[in-house]
Amino acid sequence: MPPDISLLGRALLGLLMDEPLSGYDIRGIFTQTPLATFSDSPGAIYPALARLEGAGFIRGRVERSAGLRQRKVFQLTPAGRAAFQAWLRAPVTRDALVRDTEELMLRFSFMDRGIGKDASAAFLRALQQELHGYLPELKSHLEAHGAKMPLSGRLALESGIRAYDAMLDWTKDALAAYGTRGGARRKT
Amino acid sequence: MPPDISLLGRALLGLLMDEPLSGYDIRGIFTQTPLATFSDSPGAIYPALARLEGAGFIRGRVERSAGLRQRKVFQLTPAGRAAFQAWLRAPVTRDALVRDTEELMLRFSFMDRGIGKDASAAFLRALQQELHGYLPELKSHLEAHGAKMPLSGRLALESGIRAYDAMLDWTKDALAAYGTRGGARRKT
DNA sequence: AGTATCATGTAAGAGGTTACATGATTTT
DNA sequence: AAAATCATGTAACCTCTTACATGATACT
Repeated sequence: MPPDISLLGRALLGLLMDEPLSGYDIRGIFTQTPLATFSDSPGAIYPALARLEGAGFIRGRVERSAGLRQRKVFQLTPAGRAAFQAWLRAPVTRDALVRDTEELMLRFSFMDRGIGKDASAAFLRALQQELHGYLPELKSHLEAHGAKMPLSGRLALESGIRAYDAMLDWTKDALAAYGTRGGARRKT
Repeated sequence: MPPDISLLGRALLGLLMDEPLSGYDIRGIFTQTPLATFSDSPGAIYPALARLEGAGFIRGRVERSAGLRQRKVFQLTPAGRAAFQAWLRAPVTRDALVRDTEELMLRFSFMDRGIGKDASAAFLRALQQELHGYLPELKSHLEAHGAKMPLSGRLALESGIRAYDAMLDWTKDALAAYGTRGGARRKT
C-alpha cells in the first residue's frame, strides 16, 4: 500500500491549513516562494486537489464573486486536518533522513501551526538523535573508502556529510529558538 | 518528451563506467553505500537495466562460471558512455539547483572518471555562480517575509539557506582540492 | 530434506511530466 | 478585434512502489 497522500498532497493540505486557496493560488505560491521545489504544473496540482477532495480531506466550492472566471476555492475538512496532523506527528526515521530530507523539512515547516511548538521542539530533538546515529556512519564510510574513491566521488560524499552537519548545527539553534522549555526530560 | 534516462538510469550508467555489474551487485551497492538514496528494490533496478539495454546503452551477458545461479552482467556500450558523458557535461541550471540538488551531486560524483578533472572544476565554478545568484534571493525572501511566518516555517527556510551556504563553502574547498589550475581565465 | 542465500524477474497501481484544450474577462 | 491574463482541466506516457513468483546452489 503506498502512502495514501503524496508529498505534493501533504504540501497542499499544509497550505490549506492557513487559508482557503484555489489551484491557481497554489500554482502562484509554487512559482513565487521557496516552495518552488514543487512543480507548478497544472497537470500535477489539479489532479492532486481532486484526489484530496475525493478522499474527503478538502472541500472545494466555486466562487463567482470576483469579476474573472470562476475560481474553485478549497478548504480543509476536519478529516483533512486530522490526517495532516497525524502525518506531522509521525516519527523521524532513518529512512526519511536518508531518502527524503525534503519530507522532514516540509513537515517541520508546518508543525507550529499544525500541532504546536512543543511538538516542533520534540521533532527537532528526534531529528538530532537520528543525525547522531547517521553522521558517524557516513564519516566512517568516508574514512574507510575515501582513499580509493575518485576525487569527485569523495568530494560529493563530503558534501553530503557537510549538509547533514549543517542540519545538526541548525537543529541546535532551532531548539534554542524554542527556548529550553518544551517537554524535555529534567531529572531531580 | 521526458529525459530519455531517469536519474536511477544515470546512476546505473555511472556505476557501470567503473566495472561490469549485475543487477544483484547494484542492489548491494544501493543497500551498503551512501548511494542508499536510491531504492534497492528489484522492481526498480531490473526494469531500469532492461530499458538501458533496449536503448543500446548497456549490454548484458549471462555468466555461469561461478557456482551459483546465473548472473547477468552488464557493461557500458560506446553509445552508453557517450550518452553518460553528455549528461555529465550538461550546464548547471537554476532549476536543477532548486529542484534536484541530488542530480547535481550525482553528476559531480562521477565527473572525474567520466570527463576529467578540468571538467569537474569547471562544474564547481558554474555551481558557485548559480549559488551566488540563488542564495541572495532566498535570503531576501526570508527578510521580507520571515516576520510574518510561523517560527517553524521560518526555521525551515533558514535550514534551506544554511544547506545552500554549506554547499557554497564546499565548492570553495573542493575547488582548492583540484588546485588552482583547470581552465580558469587568467588575464594579463 | 529443508532452509538460507544468490539472483532475476513480472504485475498492478499510483503519481508525476509534458502537452494540449478550453473558457471568461480585462486591457490594448 | 486581438491579445494578455486568469483559471481549470484532460490525455498519454513514464517510472517508481509494493508485492509476488521463481529458480539454482550451498549448507546443515
